Amino acid sequence: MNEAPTSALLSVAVDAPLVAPLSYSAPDGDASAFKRGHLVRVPLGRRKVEGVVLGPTEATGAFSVKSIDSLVSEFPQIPEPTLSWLEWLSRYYLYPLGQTLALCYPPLKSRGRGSRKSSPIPEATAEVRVSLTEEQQQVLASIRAHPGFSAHLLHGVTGSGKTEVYLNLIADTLAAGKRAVVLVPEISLTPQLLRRFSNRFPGQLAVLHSHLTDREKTEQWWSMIDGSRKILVGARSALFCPLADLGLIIIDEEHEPSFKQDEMLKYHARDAAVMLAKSHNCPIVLGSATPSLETWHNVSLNKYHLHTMSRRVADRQLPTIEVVDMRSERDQRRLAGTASNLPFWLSQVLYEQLSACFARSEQAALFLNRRGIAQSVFCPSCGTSYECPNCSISLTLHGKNHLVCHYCDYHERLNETCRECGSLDVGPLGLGTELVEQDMVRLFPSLRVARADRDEIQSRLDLEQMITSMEKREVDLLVGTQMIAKGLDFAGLTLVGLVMADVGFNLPDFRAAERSFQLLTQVGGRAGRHSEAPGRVIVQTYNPAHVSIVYSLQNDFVGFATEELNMRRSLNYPPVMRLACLRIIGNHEARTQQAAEALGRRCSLLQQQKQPYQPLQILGPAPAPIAKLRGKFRYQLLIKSPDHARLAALCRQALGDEKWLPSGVKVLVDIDPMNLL
DNA sequence: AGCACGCCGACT
DNA sequence: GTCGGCGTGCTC
Repeated sequence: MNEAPTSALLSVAVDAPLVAPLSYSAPDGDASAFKRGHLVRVPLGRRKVEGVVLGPTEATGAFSVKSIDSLVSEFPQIPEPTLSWLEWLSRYYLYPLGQTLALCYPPLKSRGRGSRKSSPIPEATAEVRVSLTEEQQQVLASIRAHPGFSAHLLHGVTGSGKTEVYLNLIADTLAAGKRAVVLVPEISLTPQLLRRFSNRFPGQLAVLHSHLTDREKTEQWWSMIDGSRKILVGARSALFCPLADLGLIIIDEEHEPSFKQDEMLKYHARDAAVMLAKSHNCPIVLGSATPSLETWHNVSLNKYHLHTMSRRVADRQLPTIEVVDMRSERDQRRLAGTASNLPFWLSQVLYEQLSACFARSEQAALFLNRRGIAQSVFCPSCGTSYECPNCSISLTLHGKNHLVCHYCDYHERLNETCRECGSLDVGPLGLGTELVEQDMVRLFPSLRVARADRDEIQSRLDLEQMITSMEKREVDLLVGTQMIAKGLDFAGLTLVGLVMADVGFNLPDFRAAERSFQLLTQVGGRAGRHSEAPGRVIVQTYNPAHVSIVYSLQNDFVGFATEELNMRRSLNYPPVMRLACLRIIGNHEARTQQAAEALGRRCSLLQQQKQPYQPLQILGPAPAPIAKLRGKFRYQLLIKSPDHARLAALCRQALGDEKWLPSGVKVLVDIDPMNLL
């Protein structure tokens, strides 16, 4: 190979899972043609891959250096603020830099010719502009008072008009010649939301989300890069679009757990966005009616500015909320002796309210965070519960006799007799949306019922059809999971029932109460958004004294957050402490366990050797709550730390070069994990 | 991540 | 006998 002079070597982060960048020489020794942030093609092994130039580097000597193949000149240089942010992301989340950088390019190489196909952005229609409320004006003024980087929490009750504040801030940004990124949870990227933006800023919108084709994503990406569009609305991945003149970031529904990516680069889009804003020296606004405790904690540390909007626009009333204690409901039915004609999950109160609601020709929604007929199938004779052979999860009953695993694609047929003991007693245990629908049709034979869960609604089109038929009043009752809790806004919907608010209280997750509080508040916010009479929410629970129920009843976010933060503090949980989850995964149980124990010892050893690691806590290793998933065994090690720096350092050193890892076992790092199952 | 190399089961 | 299954290892 032609020996290039040392000064001509370039550091390149290649798109491969390598911990360190590689060194390449420039063709013809002319390194000046390659700048930091350029995309290049380089030889790697016996293939060619893409990589990003990081800058000049010294010769290592250990390897024979290869020459860069070519500059990929179709793509612009990554702007410095974005590039240094990507380097930060890679370090923070312990994910290879080359693979992190690869995320900021569109899926297709060729730019393609603008297709005549329908645009992913709805046509603008006439805009009804309303004047700002006093609260909205105050919030705008106090956000505008901060030049450069600043982070803001916009805490506004559902219906207080947060979107109007966003639209005004975006207008400021465009007027200053800069561009804006708006992140929303994937599920709420509906045509209704996009139309709202497109009406205010016709022809200036680009969108990015997972339901677009690769061609559409590529076109939308370029329309932001070449400057023809000014506002990017998208799901979390839109953050990676390498914009040069970013002037504003908005994270709507910042508390949504879906902003955390659970695979590959396990980043939290909200946290990453705050760093991106810092890097571009621009403001960021986080909006929510039920802020995450992470964000609330940052407010109390004065890292984020707090802006509160406590009044609904047009002074619409918040719904009335009523809690039904299902324990006393059950006891009363026992005392009455006669079998109730109501299904076990339906209280007398909710039944009567539903009847009245239908009699008034209004719409109702029943919410249950579990799909299928029953959560599991159980044999009371021998105690067997049916579990997935690939996952340590019980099989869910769908339809009459379909047993389905919700975590892998396993399914089997349910027989009349128990597969263990042959008894005929085997039967469903628990409740799902499918059973709620069946029971409701039985109770109200002429009722038009729609179900909204992952079984019924697979595509964006399904969701849109469901929304349309609700709007056109072709449906009287909507039965659904999470899916109907977010952002839906139906004029005829006056009654919302939470069938079993308890689902989720008892998960082995320190965030269970926070999630329940958010869910109760969000679902409650669906009722009576348009009627002059307040909507009605009925919460059925076996736990009426649970903190999340008590505080959400009083609409007291601050009270809930204060109590919950104290609990987190006393138990050393986030956001007061930082957390990392090291998940050890392998095909052989014993080998995986041994590797997990080896990793645990490496962590403990580091802690003994290095004074700064003393305040860290190492928990485990232990089998993960879902000990087996898709046929792979899972162990996990949790590490708590007062700060991120030491947490990441310990993880990095404990993993080392991973040469100590037995073959067939992998370690996945999750910094600030949201999902500990 | 690819793409090789390498070492065992069932095919014309 | 080889074709090909995927476990293992390496990439400037």
